[in-house]
Amino acid sequence: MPKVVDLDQRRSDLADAAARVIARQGIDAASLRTVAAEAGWTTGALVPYFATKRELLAFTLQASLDRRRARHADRAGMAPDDALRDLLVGPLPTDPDTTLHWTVTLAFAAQASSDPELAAMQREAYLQFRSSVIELVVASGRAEPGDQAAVESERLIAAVNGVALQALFDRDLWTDERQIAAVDAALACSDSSSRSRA
Amino acid sequence: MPKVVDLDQRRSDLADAAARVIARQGIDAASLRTVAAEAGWTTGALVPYFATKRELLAFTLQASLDRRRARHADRAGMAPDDALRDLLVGPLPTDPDTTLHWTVTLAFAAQASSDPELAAMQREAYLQFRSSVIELVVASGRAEPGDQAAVESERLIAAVNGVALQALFDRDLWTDERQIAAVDAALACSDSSSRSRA
Amino acid sequence: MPKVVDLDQRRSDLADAAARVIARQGIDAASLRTVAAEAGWTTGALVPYFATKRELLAFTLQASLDRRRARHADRAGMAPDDALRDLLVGPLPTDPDTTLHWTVTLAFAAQASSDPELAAMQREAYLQFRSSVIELVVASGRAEPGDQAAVESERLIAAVNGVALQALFDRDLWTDERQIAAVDAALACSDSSSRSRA
Amino acid sequence: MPKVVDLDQRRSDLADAAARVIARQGIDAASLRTVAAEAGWTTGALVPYFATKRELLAFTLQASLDRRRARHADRAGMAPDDALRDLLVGPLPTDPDTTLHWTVTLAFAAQASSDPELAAMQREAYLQFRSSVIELVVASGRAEPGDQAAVESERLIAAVNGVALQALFDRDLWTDERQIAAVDAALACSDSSSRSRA
DNA sequence: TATGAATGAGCATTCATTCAT
DNA sequence: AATGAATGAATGCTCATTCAT
Repeated sequence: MPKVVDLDQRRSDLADAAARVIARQGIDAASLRTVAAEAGWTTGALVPYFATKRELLAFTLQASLDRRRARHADRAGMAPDDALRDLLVGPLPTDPDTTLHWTVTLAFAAQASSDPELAAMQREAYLQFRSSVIELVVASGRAEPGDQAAVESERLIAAVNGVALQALFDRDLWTDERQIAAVDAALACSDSSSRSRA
Repeated sequence: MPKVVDLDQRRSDLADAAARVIARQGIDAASLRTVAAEAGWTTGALVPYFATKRELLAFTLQASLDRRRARHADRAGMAPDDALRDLLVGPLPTDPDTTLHWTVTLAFAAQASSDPELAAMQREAYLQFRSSVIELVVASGRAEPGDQAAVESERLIAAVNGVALQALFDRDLWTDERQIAAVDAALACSDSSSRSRA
Repeated sequence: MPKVVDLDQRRSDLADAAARVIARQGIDAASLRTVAAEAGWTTGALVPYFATKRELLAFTLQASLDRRRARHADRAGMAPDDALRDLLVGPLPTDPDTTLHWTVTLAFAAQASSDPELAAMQREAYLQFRSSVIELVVASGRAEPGDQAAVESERLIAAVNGVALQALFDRDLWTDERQIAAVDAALACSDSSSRSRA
Repeated sequence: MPKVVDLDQRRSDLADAAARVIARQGIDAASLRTVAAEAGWTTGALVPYFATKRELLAFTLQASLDRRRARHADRAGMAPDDALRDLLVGPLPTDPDTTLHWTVTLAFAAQASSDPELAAMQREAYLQFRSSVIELVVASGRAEPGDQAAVESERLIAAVNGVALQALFDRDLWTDERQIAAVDAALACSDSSSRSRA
C-alpha cells in the first residue's frame, strides 16, 4: 500500500515555505534547495509536486493571493460600510501575516513585469478584489453603479496599495495607526463628497 | 595619452542599458553579460565603471530616481494647485519613459526588501518627494503645516503609487485618462473636504 | 534510496586527483574544473564533498601529510638506529609516490606563506615528525633528552628536507643513492661525534 | 630627444616590486596590475620591459638568485673556514632581505615543478653555489677534491636549505641563533669526522 | 515516494594581453 | 614612453534539473 500523500496539502506546505523564504531573504534566495530545506525536505522531493521552479513560484503567488481573499471572505452579516472598511483595511501590512503577503506580492510583481503568466494572475486577483469593492461601494451608497463606482473603487484600492507599498519600506513612519488613518482618510473622502450630495 | 572617456557619461549609458534590460526581461535577467551586450560592450568593459554588480544596480536605481526628480523640477512659476497636480500626475506610467521608471522602481523595490542599501535609497527618495508634496499641499491651502499636511500628502502619494502599481499590470484597464482621473479624484478629495471648510 | 557513496573514499579520490594535477602541472593549474576532470567528474560534482576550493586544497595537503606518516608508521620491532634511518630515508623522493608527496608539499609550502591555515597544517606535521625523530635520537643514544636531542633532530630533518628539495629539481644529479648517501652522512655525524664520546 | 630610460634599471625595479608583492601576499597575488602598482606604474607600462607575465616572473627569480650571490661574493681575503661559514650562514632567512629571497625562491620552486625554464634556472644557480662550496670545502681541508668533496658540500647545502625551509614556517621556533647553530652543527660534523682523521 | 549525487549551464569577477591614444 | 580602456578567456561557485537508487 503506497503512502497516501495529499498532493494539495503538500503543495501548500511548499508554497508556504517558499513564501517564508522570500519574505525573509528575498526572492533571489528562494532556490529550490532553500525552499525544500525550509519545508524540511530535500531538493528532489519537490519534483513530484512542482515540475519546475516556475511552477512552484506561480503556485506560491496564487496561494498568497488566495489566502488574502480567504482571510476576509466572511463579511456576510456586516453593514456595507463596515464591510468595505474591513475589506480595505484588512490587507494592510500591519501584522506578520499580511506583511508576508505584501512582501511576496511585491517580489512577484517585479517578476511579473517580464512574465505574462504571473502578470495575468495579478490582474485576475485585482479584478476580483475590485468587483468586491465595487459591490460594497454601491451597496453603501458611495457611488452609482457603473463607471462612477468603478472609479471610486479604483481610487480606494489605489490608496490601500499605495499605503501598503510605502509601509513595506518604512515601518517606522508607517505605524499601524497611520496606515489605517490613511485608508480612513480615503474612505472619508467619498463619505463627504459623493454621499453628502445624496 | 590614453583614450579619453567621460566616466559619468559612460556610467549613465550603462545604467540606461541596465534599466532597459530590467524593464524588458526583469531584474533577474540583468546579468553583467546582458547589460554589457545591451550597451554594446563585453563583460569586462564594465569593470572600470562599476567594480561590482551591486554598484551597477545601485547606480541604475539612483539614476532612475534622479531622472524622475529632474523631469519635473521646473515648477517655479506655476500656481501651487497646478504645481501639485503636475508633481503627482507627472510620474504616472503613461509613456515609455515613465513606464520604464516604474518598472525599474518596482524591480528594485522587490530587491530592497532584502537589501538595506537599496531600501535606504528608496526611503530617501520617498522622503524628498514627500517634502515637495507637503510644501505644495500647504501652499495650496489644502492642509495646515504639520501633521495634517503630512497625512494629506501621504494620502496623495499613496494614490499615485497605488495607481501606478496597478497600471503596470493592466494597461488596458488603466488608460492614461483613467490613471489621471484616479489621481484627480484623490486631489478633489482635499479640495472638497479640507478646503471647503475654509 | 539514493545512490550510496562513501564520502571519505570520494574525498580521497578527489584529493588524489588534485595531487596528480598539482604534481603534473603545478598548483595554479589545479582549478576545480581540472581536478574534477582528472577524477573523471564535472565541476559541480565536487561540491557535495568540498564546499570550496580551499577545502579541497587543505584536504589534499592533509592527505599527503597523512600518507607520508602512514607509510612509515610500522617501526615497532626495529632497533632505534634502524628505525631512525628508516624514518629519515623513507620520505626521500626516490619513487613516484614520494616524489608526488614532495611536489605537493612544496606547492603548498609556497601557498602557505600567504595562508595561515595551510601554514598551521605544515607546522603541525613538522612538529609531529620532529617528536618522532627526537624519540629515536634519544633511544639510539645519539643525544641526551632535552635541547640537545631537539637540536640534533632538527639538524637531521633539515638534512632530509634539504636533500629532498634539491632532488626535486635535479633528479639526474640526485640519484636515489646520492640522496640516501647525503642523509647517511648526516646520520654518521652524530654517530661519530656524540656517540664516540660515550 | 626621447626620454632616456635605463632598460635594465627599470626591469630591476619591476622585479623588486614583484618580489615584494610575492613575499607579502603570495605569488597568486602577483598580478601585473598589482606589481605595476607596487612599482608606481600602470599595467601597460610593463609591456616595453616584459612582454609577458612569464618573462617578468622569470626575471624576478633570476634577480633574486643574482642578488643572493652578489650579497656574499666578497670573501677574497678570508680564511677558507671563515669564508665557508659565511657562504653557508649568510643566506639564512634571518633578516627581511634574506627572508624575501627565500619566500620568492620557495614560490618559484613550487612553480618550477611544472615549468622547465624556471627549473633550469634553479638548477643552474644551485650548481654555481655548489661549486663555490666545494672549492671552500677543499680549501679548508674538509674533504678531498672529487666525489668526497661533492658529497660533503651537498650535505652542507642540504643543511642550509633544510633549515631555511623550516625557518620560513616557524620563526618562533627557528630563531636566528637556532638557525645558525644548526648550520654550525653541520659544519662541526666535517670538522670532527673528516678532518680529525687528517 | 523520496533521496541526494551528478550534470552542465550560468553567474560575477579577475586578469593577461592588446592597442588606440 | 606610457596610459588605461577594452577584450575575452578563465576562475570559483551556484543552481535548476535529471535520474539511479
